[in-house]
Amino acid sequence: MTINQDTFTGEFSYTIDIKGRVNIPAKFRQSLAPENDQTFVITRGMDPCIWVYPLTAWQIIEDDLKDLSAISGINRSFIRNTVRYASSVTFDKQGRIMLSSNLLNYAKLKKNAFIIGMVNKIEIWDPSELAKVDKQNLTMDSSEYDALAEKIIL
Amino acid sequence: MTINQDTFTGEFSYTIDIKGRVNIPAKFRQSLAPENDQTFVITRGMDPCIWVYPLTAWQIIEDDLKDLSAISGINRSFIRNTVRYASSVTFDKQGRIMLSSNLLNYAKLKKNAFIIGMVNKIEIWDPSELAKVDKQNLTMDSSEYDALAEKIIL
DNA sequence: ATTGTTTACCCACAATTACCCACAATATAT
DNA sequence: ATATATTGTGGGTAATTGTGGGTAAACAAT
Repeated sequence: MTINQDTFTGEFSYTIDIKGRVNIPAKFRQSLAPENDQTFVITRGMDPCIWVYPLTAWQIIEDDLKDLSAISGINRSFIRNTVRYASSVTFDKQGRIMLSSNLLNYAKLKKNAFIIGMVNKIEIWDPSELAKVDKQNLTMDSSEYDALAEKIIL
Repeated sequence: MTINQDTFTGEFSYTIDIKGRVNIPAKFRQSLAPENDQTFVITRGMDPCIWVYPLTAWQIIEDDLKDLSAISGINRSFIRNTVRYASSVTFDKQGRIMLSSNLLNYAKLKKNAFIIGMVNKIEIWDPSELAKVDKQNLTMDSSEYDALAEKIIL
C-alpha cells in the first residue's frame, strides 16, 4: 500500500486557482512521512520550476548549510541564495498549498501545472516550460543521456 | 512448486474493461514476493508497451537515481523522464490493476492485451503493436539476433 | 481606529476512484 | 463424473479527490 516514505513518482496535471493554490497529489500527501507534519518547503528549482521538499529533507539541507564557515564570502552567498526563496507551507483540508507570486513568476506558471515526483523531491512545472527544457537537454547532451541509460538498468 | 520469486515467464491474453482495469495472471500474482505487498510499479516501456515491475525491483532503480547529482541538468532530465510516468498500483480482490489513460494511450492499448513475462519484469502489449515491433526487430537486426542465440545456450 | 489586502479556514459539488458483490468459465479435487 | 474451488470479467455503491468559492481572522498602511 505505501511506497517508501517521502518518495515521489509520477506526473499529475492540476490547475492553479486565482488565489495561487495548487493541489498536491493525494498519492504524494500519503507518502509524506508523518514527522513532516503535513508541511513541505518550496523554493526555486535549478530549472525554471518550483522545488518542493518534505520538511525533514529540507532540514538536512539546512544543517549542512550551518556547517559552512561564514568567513568565506562565497559560502555566505551560497547560503543566501539557497535559503532566500525557501518557505515552508502546510496543505489545507483539501490538500492544496499556496504558492507565492514570486515563485509563480519564476516558474512562469499560469493556469495549468504539472506536478512531477522526482524521487526525493517534487517539481511544479508550467507545461510549456517543461517541454522546452526537456527538449533542450535531450538534443544538446544526448550522448550523456545515453550513458546514464546504460548505467541505470531498467 | 514455485519458480524463483519475482520471476515471470509466459504469455497471457486478457481484456481491458471500460474502467481501464486488466487482470494480472494468477501465476504472476503468486510469484510476486510477499515483501512487494501486492504492489507493482507500472511505467512506459522502451517499446510501445507498459512495463510492470515488482515494487522492490523498482525501488532499486529509485535508489540508483537518488545517487545522481542534481547539479547536472542532464541528470535531472534523466531522472524526470524515468520517473515521470511511473506509478505504483495494488491489485484488487479480483487480481486486477488500474491503468491510467496516459499509459493506455502510449501503448496504444484498446480492448485486448497480451501480458508477457520478461523474467524480472512484465510487459503489457497491444497485440498488433507487439507483432509490428517484433517483426521490425527481426528483419532489421537478424544477424545480431542470431549472435544472441549462439550465446544463450538453449 | 478605519480602511484595504492578504491569508487561513470552511463548505459545496462534480468527477473519479476504491471497494464490494455477482457470475460464468475454467481448473482442481474427491 | 460430480462437486468444489479458483480465475477472469462485469457492474454498483460509497468514499475520496480536485476545484471553486465564501467568510472571518490577521496584517498593513493610512
